[in-house]
Amino acid sequence: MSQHSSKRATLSEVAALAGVSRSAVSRAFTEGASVSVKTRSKVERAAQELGYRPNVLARSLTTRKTGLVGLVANNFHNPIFLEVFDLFTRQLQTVGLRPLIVNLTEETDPQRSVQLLLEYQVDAVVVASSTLPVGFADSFSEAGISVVHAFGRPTNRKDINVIGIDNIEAGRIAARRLLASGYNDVGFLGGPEKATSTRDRLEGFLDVLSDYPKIKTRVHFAGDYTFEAGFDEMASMILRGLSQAYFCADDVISIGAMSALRRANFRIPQQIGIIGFNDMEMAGWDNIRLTTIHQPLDQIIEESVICLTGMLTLNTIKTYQKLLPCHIVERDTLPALS
Amino acid sequence: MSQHSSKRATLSEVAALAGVSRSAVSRAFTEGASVSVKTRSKVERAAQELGYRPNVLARSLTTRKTGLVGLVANNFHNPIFLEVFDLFTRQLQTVGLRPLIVNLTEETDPQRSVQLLLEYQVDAVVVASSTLPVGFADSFSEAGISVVHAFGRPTNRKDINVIGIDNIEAGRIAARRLLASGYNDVGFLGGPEKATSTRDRLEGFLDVLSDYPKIKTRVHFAGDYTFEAGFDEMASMILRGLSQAYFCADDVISIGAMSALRRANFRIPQQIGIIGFNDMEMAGWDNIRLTTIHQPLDQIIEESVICLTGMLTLNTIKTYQKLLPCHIVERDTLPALS
DNA sequence: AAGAGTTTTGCAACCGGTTGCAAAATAAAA
DNA sequence: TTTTATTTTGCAACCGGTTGCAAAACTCTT
Repeated sequence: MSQHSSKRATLSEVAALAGVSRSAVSRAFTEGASVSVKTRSKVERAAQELGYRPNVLARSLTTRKTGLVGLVANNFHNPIFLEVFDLFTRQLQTVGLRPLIVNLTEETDPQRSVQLLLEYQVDAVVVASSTLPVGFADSFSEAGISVVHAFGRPTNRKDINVIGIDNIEAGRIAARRLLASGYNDVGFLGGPEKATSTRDRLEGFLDVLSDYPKIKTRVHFAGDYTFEAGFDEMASMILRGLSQAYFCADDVISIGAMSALRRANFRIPQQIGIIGFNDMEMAGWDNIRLTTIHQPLDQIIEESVICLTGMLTLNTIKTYQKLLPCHIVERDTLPALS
Repeated sequence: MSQHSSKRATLSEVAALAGVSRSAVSRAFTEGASVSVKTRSKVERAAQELGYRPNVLARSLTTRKTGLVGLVANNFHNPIFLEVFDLFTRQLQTVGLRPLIVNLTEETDPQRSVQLLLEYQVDAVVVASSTLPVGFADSFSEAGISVVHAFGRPTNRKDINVIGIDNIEAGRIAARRLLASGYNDVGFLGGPEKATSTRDRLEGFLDVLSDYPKIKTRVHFAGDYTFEAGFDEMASMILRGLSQAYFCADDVISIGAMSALRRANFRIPQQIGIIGFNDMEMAGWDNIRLTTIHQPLDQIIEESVICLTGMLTLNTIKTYQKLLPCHIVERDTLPALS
């Protein structure tokens, strides 16, 4: 058994106790190395005795693999990210990688993160955000770190892997759904105006509606992916005149907007229709029942990790840019279709 | 400027380019080391040129400080944890520490995590959870890793630091608040029955009520900290008979429970009162307005990090066990007082 | 200009592992 | 049993840094 003071046991100590060379110990802890069962068991016994665990960091010096993966994100206020986060940490754990979190506070200058992740010799980084400036992920690649941008937007750089959704198509899906309900005055309530995801969804939305010139279209932006932003923006829209239905670029924004509408005694969906985006857990709660566009989180993350391990094991670097399809989840905030 | 292939530059290369010894380079990157401004600038120029960043992991071999801190948690489904997580990563970043996340999936056997964190030579670990088995944090300490248990329960082990809230007192606060509204039949709707936090809050709750034998008290447990668990448990309570007001051990559970009540056409707070726990962001949303007990998240986390850095810098290990006070945030799910 | 005091420098050993290579030990073949 | 092929072992060098120590290079006095 193992009980000891704070000093952690080292390879040499184990070697001494087991009466073998240091290399023998090293090999005993290396999958598929050349060791006889006899010495291996001697080593194991000694290691057990001392509570020895190999120092991964020292090992990384020679193997050049740390098992660390930078996980860079900036959306620590949207509950959807907890789901993202749960999935990422789990997936990475199962393939033996450890997430090293970088919480981008305010400043979206990538250089600081790049330095940090270089210092820690991460094997790769995954940037998980749809709201970073265009080209953010590039900095990592330029510093020689392989990168996969989850929830990103395709780019023509061959060195950036992107796994995300087709936001433009998502915008089209929303527009078509509103058309199918027969509305002739529809609104777009986006997230931050400069976020690529917002811009892409708007592009798709308008793309479809441009074929229907007699349908009135209004465009608004909530400054933030928060309840308050949705509430406030909708409150001001209520005063300035409403469309019949809105595509909100995020579920939390939708919930804020609906709250403002209900507060002003509008009935949803009878008077105003709402379709959200993300399909976060909360959207299905009995008191919300938001009709929304489902983003395949688990697939995105699964694919991201596959892409990652692919890059790390076989070094045949085949760039990966994959957009997964979204679909509508019908609930109670748009009138049912026939 | 810096532009280079994937190979990262090393200390020796910088030394060669700058025309100085390796030690000089090392010292140039060490705060307060003995280097002349002349050589330091030579080194800096060369480093810049090569895009060099010191390898923290190699450094850690001799300094015995990795800057890594294990962040062990199991509550990746409660939105409150996103706030916890945001605060922790930020706080740690500001003191130059990097969180290494361990997502406890299912199995709460600590041994696996202990091994992992030993392998990565973390400087310390913070366990952030109020629902782990008693003694969970002990394993880390026994393996020689300093540990602070955030949201934990005090223990008489002198080697475990605890920063949390007084759950027993919180239970009392809730009970007193319900008494103040004049209810004579009150309920407790806890989280998982075996969680220490649930047990402690129940203890405090019953402690107060035991002085009022004529007040009827019912106790129930939601299996989980989820909307569904709250909804389902309340649904079954509706059939079996309701108290006049409930203390729910978590805001998400409260929201689920309220949703079930509203679904059954009960009016809150006129017919049924609810007081929650946590005061998560959502509790303040206009469509929820949950009266709840505020847990001082930011203080808990700030203190945890202070405790952490304290242990790491001055090695004068003074154990820290601190319970911070909670207070009620009055909103709209209990009748206003006088 | 020489001597004393201070600062800066490089050497070499070390941190905890891995790994190529040749020698030692074992197994298989003759 | 000897020879040959195969497996197992230890040596020593290396991964990318840090640091104690003595020598070298500067100051500043006198």
